[in-house]
Amino acid sequence: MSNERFDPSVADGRWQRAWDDARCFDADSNSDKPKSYVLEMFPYPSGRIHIGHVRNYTMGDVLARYRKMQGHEVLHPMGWDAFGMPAENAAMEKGVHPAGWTYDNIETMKGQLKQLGFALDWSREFATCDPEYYGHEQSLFIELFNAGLVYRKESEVNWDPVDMTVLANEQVIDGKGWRSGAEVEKRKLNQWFLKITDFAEDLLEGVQGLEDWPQKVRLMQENWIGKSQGLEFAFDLSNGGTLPVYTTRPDTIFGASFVAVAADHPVAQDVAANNCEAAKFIELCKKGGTTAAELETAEKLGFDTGIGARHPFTGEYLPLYIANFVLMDYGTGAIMAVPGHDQRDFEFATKYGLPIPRVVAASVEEAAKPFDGEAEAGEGVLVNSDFLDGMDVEAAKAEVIARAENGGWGKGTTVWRLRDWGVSRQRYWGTPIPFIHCETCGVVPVPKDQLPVKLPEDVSFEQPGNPLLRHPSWKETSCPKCGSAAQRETDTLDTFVNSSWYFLRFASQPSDKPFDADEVAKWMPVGQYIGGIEHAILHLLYARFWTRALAHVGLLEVKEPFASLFTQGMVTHETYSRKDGAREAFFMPSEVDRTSDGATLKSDGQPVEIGKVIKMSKSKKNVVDPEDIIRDYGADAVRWFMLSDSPPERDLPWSEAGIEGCGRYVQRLWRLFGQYDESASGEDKDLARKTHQTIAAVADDIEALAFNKAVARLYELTSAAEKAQPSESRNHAIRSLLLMASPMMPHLAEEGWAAMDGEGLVANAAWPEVDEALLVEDEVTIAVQHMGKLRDTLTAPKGSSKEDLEVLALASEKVQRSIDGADIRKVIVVPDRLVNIVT
RNA sequence: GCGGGCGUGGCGGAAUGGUAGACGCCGGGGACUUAAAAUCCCCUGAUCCUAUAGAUCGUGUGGGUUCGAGUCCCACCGCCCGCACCA
Repeated sequence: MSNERFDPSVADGRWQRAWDDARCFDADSNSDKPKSYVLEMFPYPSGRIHIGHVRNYTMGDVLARYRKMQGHEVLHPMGWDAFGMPAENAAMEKGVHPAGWTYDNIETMKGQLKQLGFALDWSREFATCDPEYYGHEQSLFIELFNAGLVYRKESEVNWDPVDMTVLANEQVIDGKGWRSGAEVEKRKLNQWFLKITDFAEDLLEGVQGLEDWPQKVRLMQENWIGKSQGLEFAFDLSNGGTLPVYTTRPDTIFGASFVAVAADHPVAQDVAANNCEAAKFIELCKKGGTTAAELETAEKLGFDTGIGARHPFTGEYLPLYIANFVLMDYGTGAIMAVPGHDQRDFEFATKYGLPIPRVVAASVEEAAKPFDGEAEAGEGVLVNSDFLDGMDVEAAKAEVIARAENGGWGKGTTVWRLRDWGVSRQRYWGTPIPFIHCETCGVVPVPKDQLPVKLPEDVSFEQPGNPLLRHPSWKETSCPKCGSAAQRETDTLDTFVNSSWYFLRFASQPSDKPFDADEVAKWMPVGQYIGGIEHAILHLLYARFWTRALAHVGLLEVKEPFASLFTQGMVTHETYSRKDGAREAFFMPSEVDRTSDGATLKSDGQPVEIGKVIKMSKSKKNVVDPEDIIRDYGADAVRWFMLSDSPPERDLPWSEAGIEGCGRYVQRLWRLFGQYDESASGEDKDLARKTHQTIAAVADDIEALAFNKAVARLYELTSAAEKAQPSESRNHAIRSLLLMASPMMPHLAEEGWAAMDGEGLVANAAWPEVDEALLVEDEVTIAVQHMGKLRDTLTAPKGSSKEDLEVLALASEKVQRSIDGADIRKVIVVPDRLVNIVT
C-alpha cells in the first residue's frame, strides 16, 4: 500500500459511483433478512443543502449502513417536500416558474447529497410536486371525504388586501402583511377541514405507547391535544338570556363569586351594542399581545355589565363581567370564576373587590383559614359548600355533575384543545383539492379515473392573488354527476398533507394506487425517524393522524407511523460583526481570519467583534456552506465532524479547528491502514482484547445513537493500534477499525478495503464479530479508599475473593499511612472494583 | 406564570451510586527539517509543596441519604426549550 495521502477529491467520487453501479443501497422488500426502515425528515428544496441537513442525514446514514452490516435489509430513502410558498415567492421575485425553480433546486441538492456519499435508495426518490404523487394524494383525500373525515366550513383567515392572499399567522407582523406591509383583514372563507378531532382520544392514548420517542415530544403532543374533563352548564341571566359555561372544577361551584365572558363573546357584543363604555373596553382588550409572556404580564381587566347570573344551587345572582383573560375559542368562551381556587380569578377578584370564598381546605377545621395572597388550586376537602362539605375534590366533582345531569341543567363533558385541521390554502404551488362545485349537485369529488387533477403550467405571478382562481380556463369543467357546467375547487392542500404519508410511498410505489398495503406492511412502521425538534407537534401529529385515518378507512394496518423518533440538535457557530452606525454588519466565517485571541476581516485586516455561538442563520451570516467544506476536507471529514464531540441531541458548535482535527484523523487512519501487514504473525493479547471490547461498545453506542461515544472509542483503538508492534492481532485491529469506521467514513473505508484486498465493497461487508471470551479482563485495577477517599490503586486477578482483596488493600503502605493506626470498623469490598476501609 | 431539560477544565464533552475530567479541540515543550508544511513524542483542573514523591480542594449554591454522591432526595440560583391566562 502506498504512503501517499488519502485524496478525497479523487476517492469520494470513485466510490460514490461504485455504490451507484452496484446498486448497493436499493432496498429489496422480498428479502428474507430482518427489515430496517431508517428515515430522516425529507428536505424542502430551498436551493442548497445546509449544514443542518448534513448533520441529520449523516446520523441516519451511519445507522442505515450499520444495520446493513448487521445483516438487515435496510430501506433508507430520500425525496423532496417540494410544495410550498418559497417557490411562489421566487416566482414573484425572479419571474421563474415555481416548478422550474423547484426541480432545479432538487437537481442541485441531490448533487450535494451525492457528494456526501449517503447510502440512499435513490430508485425510490420522488418529489411531492410530481403529479403522480399528488394525484395519489388526491385519491386518498377523496377516500377520507367518503369516510366522512373531510368537511367544509366557514373559517376566518388573515387576508392581505394588496397581495390578495391568505397569510399564515407568522406572516402577519404587527397586524401587517410581511411582504406588502398592508393592514391585514380578517376574512371568512369556506375552507376544507380534516376531522382530526375524531381521533383526539386515540392520538392521546397512542402517545403512551411511543416509548422510543423523546419524553419532551410526547409531552408536547399531549399538551397540544389537551384533554380536560368537566361540567358544562348554563347560567340564567337577569336580562332573560342564558349563558353556557364550562368548568373543570365543578366541585368549587359554591366558591363562584362572579361570571366572566370573553371580549368577543356574543353576550359582550350585545352589551357593547348600546353601551359605548363596554365597546371601548372590548377595543382595549384586542390591543394586547398574544404571546404567553405578554399575556402573563398583562394586567387582569374587566368590565361590569350590570347583568346578573343566577347560581344554579344558591339562586344568588353573580355579577357578569367582560374580562380580558377569558378566551373565546376555548370551552364556551365564558367561565364561572372561583377566585379562591384559580389564580387568574383571584387576581381579578382582588382588583375589583369581589368576594374570595374558601371552598376547599386541607381539613374541615381549616374552613375559615384566610388565603395567603394567592389562590389554592391543590387537593383537599370541600368546605362552605352545602351538600359537598367533607367530600374530597374528586367525589365532589362527580356529585355536582350527577346533580346537574339529574336536574337537566348541565352535563359532564370532555373538552379538547385540539382543533380540526384546516387544509385549504389559497395558493398555486400545492396539491389541487380534487373537487368540483356544481350548482345542482353541490360539492362533487373528481372521479378517480380523472386523477391527477394537474396544476396548469401556464400561470403568471405578475398579478397578486391565486393564479388558479384567475386562470382563464383551468377551473372551468363539467359536473361528473349531472354533466352541467361546473367549477373546480381552486384551493390547494396544506403542505403538511404531503408530508403525512410520504413514508408510505417510499415503502411502496405502485403506479395505479398510492401504495400497496401488503408491501407497506413489510417495512412499516419506520424503525428510526430522525429530524428537527421544530416538527415535534404539527408534522408528527398530522402524520400520526393521517396514518390512523387511512387505517380507519381500511387502507392500512399500522396506526403509528414512527416507532422510534430522534430529534437532533442544531449546528451553531459564533457570529462576526461590526457596528456600522446604528446597524450591525455581519460577516461570514469564510471572510474572517480567526485566531485564538481574536478575529480580523480578511479584506482589511481590521478586527471584528466575536459574538455568541448561535444557530447558523443567513441573517447572522454565521453559516458554512457544506459544499465548501466538502471540497476542502472531503466528505468523510465532514461526516466525522458531524458525529464527533457533541451528543447528537444537543447543539453542535462548528469550528474550523474541529474540522481540521477531523481531516487529520482521516489521514491518520489512512496511514494506519497502510501498516496492515500480511506477513505479520503472532498474538498481541492486550490489543486483541481492546479490539473486541471496542467492537462490542461501538455497536452499542451506534444502536443508542451515541455517535460521539463511538467516535471516542475509535480514537482510542486507533492509538492502541498505532503503538502496537506488527502481529496478527494488530492486523485484526486495523481491519476491524476500518469496518467500524465504514458507516461513518465510507469513502476512506472503501479505499482502505480495496488496498487491503478486502472482498467486494466494504458497503456490503459484515460488522466484525465479537469474541465474548476476550471481553473479560483477567486483571483488574482495584481502587482502595479510606473513608471514601482514594488512597491507592492495586492490580488483582479478575474475580478475586473479597477476603483476598481486603488483605491486599490493607497491605498497602499508603493506606496504612492514611489509617494511621485507627480502629477499622468496617471494610466494604466491591468485587473487581474497590475496597473502602471505614475507621 | 406553567411544563420540560440542562449546569463537570480555556472549549465540546466522558463517567451501571464505586479511581471525576475518557476522547477531541485549544495551549505549552520537544524531535525530525537548511527552513516550512506534514508527522511523531511529552505536558496540560486549581492550590500547596521539602517537587520522579506527596497533600488539600474541586462537577452552579446550601442541606440531606450513604461506607462512598457529578449521579439519589429537598430547597435555592442560573441558563435553554416549549406553551395555552385553557376555566
